[in-house]
Amino acid sequence: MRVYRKLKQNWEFHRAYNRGVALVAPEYVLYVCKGKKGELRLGITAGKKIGTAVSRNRAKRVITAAFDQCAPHIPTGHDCVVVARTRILSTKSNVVAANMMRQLKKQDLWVE
RNA sequence: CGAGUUGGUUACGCGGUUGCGCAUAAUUUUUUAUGUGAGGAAAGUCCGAGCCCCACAGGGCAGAAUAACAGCUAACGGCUGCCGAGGGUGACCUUAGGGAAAGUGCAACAGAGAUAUACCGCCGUAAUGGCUUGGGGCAACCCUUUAACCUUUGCUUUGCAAAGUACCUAUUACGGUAAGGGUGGAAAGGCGAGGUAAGAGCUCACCUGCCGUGUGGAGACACAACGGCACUGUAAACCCUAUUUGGAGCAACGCUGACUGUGGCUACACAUUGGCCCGAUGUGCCACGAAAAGCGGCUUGAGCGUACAGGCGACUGUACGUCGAGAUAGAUGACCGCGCACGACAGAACUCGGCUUAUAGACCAACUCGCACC
RNA sequence: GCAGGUGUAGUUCAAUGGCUAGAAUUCCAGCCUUCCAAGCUGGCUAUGUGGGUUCGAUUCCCAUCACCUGCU
Repeated sequence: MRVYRKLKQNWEFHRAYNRGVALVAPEYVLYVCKGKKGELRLGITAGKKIGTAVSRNRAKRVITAAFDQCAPHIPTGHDCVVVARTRILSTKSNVVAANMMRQLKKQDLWVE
């Protein structure tokens, strides 16, 4: 069972870009900002820079798999937006998950 | 053994743990179990259909598409066979392949001339000249002999002088010709002989092409003989002929639906109607439109597999078996083990039939050519 | 997903199937000036890609690639 919902509207993404905290890694950029109370929400962006439809779907899957590992430990009431970068096509999801966990701990967004 | 041609198959596999979409069942109000889960191109959107809406899908014009012939197909601009043309030693491959003799347009530069002309040349006639009997150069002719054609006249007669015709020749004018001409993609069929003032398919033989007749073939077409004719190219320029074609597309369309918006007012109006005209239908209180969001449309179909039969083939028929995604920010990920060729192009969004484009390799079948050996 | 459109110098635009593809601007060199700017002279640079039709394609046809617009 997933413990988060998905972002759909364009303005929700833009709020995350403008107000959120940016966590940059070679494989992705993660924006976190405060959202609806009691809910954790995720949005994924994979632009045309990534490549064809196959590559974009692959990027989305890897990000989803990595976020699934971290999601139970993130406190609710936050909106997360992940922007895929080109390096993500050649990396495994547990590498991405470990990277994400370390950065979230730095920002005090980690609950055991 | 080497080099090729054509057609087809396949698109990492197996096992385990965990995670996601859908369906069914149970439990019941969120869990469990079982099943199932991307492609040959899902792509480009270039064609054709189903489905669906717009009067009941009517007529004409415009526009668009196609183009040898026969078939296959639900249909097609697709496919198969075959004919013609072109390429290859060959297997085989390529081919938008109707009409230029219905008409119009265009053909730069070059060239005499570009769709029928006459600049040069050749020939005829007329006019005006030139030429002859001897030197020598000056229009033609050759060098010498008898110092060289013909006619007429005169004289001092084996020569001299004068004049003229023909031949030849210069210029001009009027005609005849299309043989020849540093062009050009293309120059009025080609080549030879006869013929002629010079020439010409003007005539003839051979060849080339077109039309008609004949024979063969289902047809495109092929063949030989006879008769007639001799026509630049371009229609992926306008156009003509034949055939097809109403428009829009699942973001269609139907249902729920806030807001109450727009148009006309008894007719030369508005709407159906998104090229135009006609016709038809509806409206005198009705017609049209409509946000966000949700549900349906949404997958059993010109389906797939195997066998047999028919056909050269595309394909068709019969029997048996089978159900193989349906999401809605959009489902296949992560980890471990084994094998090796170390994995190309690439992700369904209403559904099919084709075409086109991208693609690491691996495998199978048939056939051709070259070399060597038997 | 569906429908439509556009590709020409570094940039913005022209060109009827026919000459070395034109104009402005940019860039480069020279002249002018004490120097710079302005001005003058000259030069460099292009038909998205691949086929076909034609004697000859920027132009006509087909395929392909890239970009843009509309429908929500």
